[in-house]
Amino acid sequence: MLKTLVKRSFARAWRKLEDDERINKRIALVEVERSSRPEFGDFSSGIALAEAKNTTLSAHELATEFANALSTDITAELYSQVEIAGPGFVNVFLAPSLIHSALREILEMGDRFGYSTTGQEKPVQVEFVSSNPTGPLTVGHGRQAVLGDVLASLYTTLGYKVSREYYFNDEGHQIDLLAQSLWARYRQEFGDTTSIPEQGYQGEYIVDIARQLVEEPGPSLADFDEQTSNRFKQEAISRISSMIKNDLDLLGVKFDSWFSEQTLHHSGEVTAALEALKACGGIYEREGAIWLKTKENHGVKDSVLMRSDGRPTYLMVDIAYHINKHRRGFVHVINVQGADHQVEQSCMRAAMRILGYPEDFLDYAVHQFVSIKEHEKITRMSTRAGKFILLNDLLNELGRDVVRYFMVARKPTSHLEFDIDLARTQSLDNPLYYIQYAHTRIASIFRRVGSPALSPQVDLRPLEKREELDLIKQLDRFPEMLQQAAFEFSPHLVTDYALTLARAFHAYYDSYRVLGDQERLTTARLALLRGVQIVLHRSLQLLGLSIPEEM
RNA sequence: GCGCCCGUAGCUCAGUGGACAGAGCAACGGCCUUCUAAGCCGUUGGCCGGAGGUUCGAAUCCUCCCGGGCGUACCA
Repeated sequence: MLKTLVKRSFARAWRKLEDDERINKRIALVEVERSSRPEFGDFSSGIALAEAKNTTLSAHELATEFANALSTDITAELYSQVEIAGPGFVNVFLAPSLIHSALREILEMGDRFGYSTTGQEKPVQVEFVSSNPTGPLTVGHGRQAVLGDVLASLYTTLGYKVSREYYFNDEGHQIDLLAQSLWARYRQEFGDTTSIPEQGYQGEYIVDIARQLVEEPGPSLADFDEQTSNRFKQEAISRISSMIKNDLDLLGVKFDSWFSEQTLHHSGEVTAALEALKACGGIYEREGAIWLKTKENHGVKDSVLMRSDGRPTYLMVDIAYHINKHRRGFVHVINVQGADHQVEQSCMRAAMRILGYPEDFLDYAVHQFVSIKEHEKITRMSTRAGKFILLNDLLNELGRDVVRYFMVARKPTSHLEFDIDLARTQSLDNPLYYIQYAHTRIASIFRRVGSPALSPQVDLRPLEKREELDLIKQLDRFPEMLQQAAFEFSPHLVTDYALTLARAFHAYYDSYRVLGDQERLTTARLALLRGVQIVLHRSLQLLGLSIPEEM
C-alpha cells in the first residue's frame, strides 16, 4: 500500500533531522495524511507545524529541513516532487512508477485484494437482530440486520473467524403476553368477547395466525389453562419465527446460529451465572431483590438481577448468555443494538468487568432508529401498538438491493429517515445503480475483448493521464477504508467509497477510450479496468448487493 | 433533573484537529454516427444551531445555551 511506503519514507527523513542540534532529540510520530486537494500532492504532513515549538526553528524553516531530507527519495523514484506549502505543510507527489506498482499489487492479489490477516483467525461473534419472536420484522430491524451482516462480512475480510448469531427471546413475560393476545384473537373468531390484554399485541398478523388455528386445533380449547397457554406459546413462536426467518432470507441475511433463551433456563446456566457474580462479589441484596453492582464498575446505575419473587430479570439471563459466549471461545463479541438499550449495555459491561473478562471482549455497535416518512408525515414505530412498516412490505416493493443500500449508506449513529415516497419515485436514481452500472460498463468491455488474462507484469507505463493515476490511488485506498469501516463500526464508509470510485471511473470512461489501435495502451488500460472491476466487485459483495454483468 | 445520540446546501446525508466545507436528489444549461447516456461536463446553492474557550490551526476538542430523538422499569 502506498501509504505504508510513504509513512516509512517520512519516518526515515525525520530520523535524519533528529541529529540536528537545533532540534530536540525526540522521537515524533510522523503523521501522514492523504492530501485533501490535488494541489497539495498525494500525501502531506503537518509535522513541522506541530513540532516547531520544540525546536529553535520556525515552522517554515523546519518544513524546509524536512523537505530536504525527503528529497533523497525523489532520486529513489518514490516522489516526483516535494513541496512546502501554506504555513509549513510538506506535500509529496508520488512518482508514476510507484503508483503503477500499486496497481500491479492489486492485479497480483486479484479477488483476494482487501483481505488481510489482521484478525489471525480469531473467533469473533456478531450478534444482531435478536428481535423477540412476537411479531414480524419492521424496517428498524432491517437496518440492524443489514448493519450486522455487513459488519460481519468486514471482519471476515480482515481475517477474523466470524459467527453471526441471533438470540431468540423465546421465554418470559412478553411471550406470555403474546400467547394471551393470540388466544384472545382465537376466541374472537368464535364470537367470544375475550379482549386482548392491556399491554398485549394488537397487530394484524396475530389475527392471521388465529384464523389458522380455527382450522386446527379448532374451537375445542375454550379455557386458557396452562396446557393451552403452552400450546399457544409454541404456535405463536414457531409461526412468527418462520416469518422472521423468511424476511431475513429475502433481505439476504444468513445466520450461523440461532440461540434460544430457553436453553439457558433449562441448562441451569442462569443460576450458575448468578453464583459466578456472587463469587466475584458483584451482587448485593436489597428490598428482597438481588442487585448488580453496576455503578461501582463504571456503569450508570445498579439494576435488579433477581426479582423479590425469585424470578430472574432479562438482564440476569443476558449475563448468563454472555458467559456462554465467553465459554464458547469468542475473543471478541460485537452486539449490534438500538440506541434504546444504553442502560443494559452499561450493566453488561459492568458484569463482564466483575467477572474479570478482558476489556475488549464485549463491544456494542449502536445504531439510531429509523423513522418513516410518508405523505409528509413522520411515523415512529411500535410493535406492540401494531404501528409499524414491515420490512417485508418494503422488500416486496423495492427489492433487496435498494433496501440494503438505503439501510447501510447512513452512519449508524445518525437517525435514518426513510422517505417511502422518495424511495418509490426515485428508486431508479438510487446511487446503488450508479455503482452497479460502473461494474457493468467494465464487464461489457471485457466481454468485447474476450476477457484476456492480464499478467501483473504487463507494461503499465502508458498509464500516464492524471485520471488514470488518480484511479489507481483510489483503488489503493480500499484496504485502509475496510479497516476503518470495520473497527469504527461504520459500513457506510464502504458505500461512500464505492460511490467515489464509480464516479472517478465514469468520468474516465467518458473521457478516454479503452479499446484502441495502440496495443500497449489498450492492454495497460484493460489492466487498470481490471483493478477497478476487482474493487467494485469486492465492495458490492461486502455490502451484500448483487453484482450485475449487464443492466 | 441526569445519561447517550443528533443539529452541515431547498431535501436526505458524508466529512470528527489541518490549508478556499463535500456528495446524491431537486433546479438550470450543454454532450449520444465511437467500449451500455442507469452516463459525462458546467451553473446555482452553506457566517457547519448559537455564544465563549483551548490550539500555530476548530464543522471537528472543552464549557454553557437553544432545538430534536432515545433512555432513565423488580418490561424485554
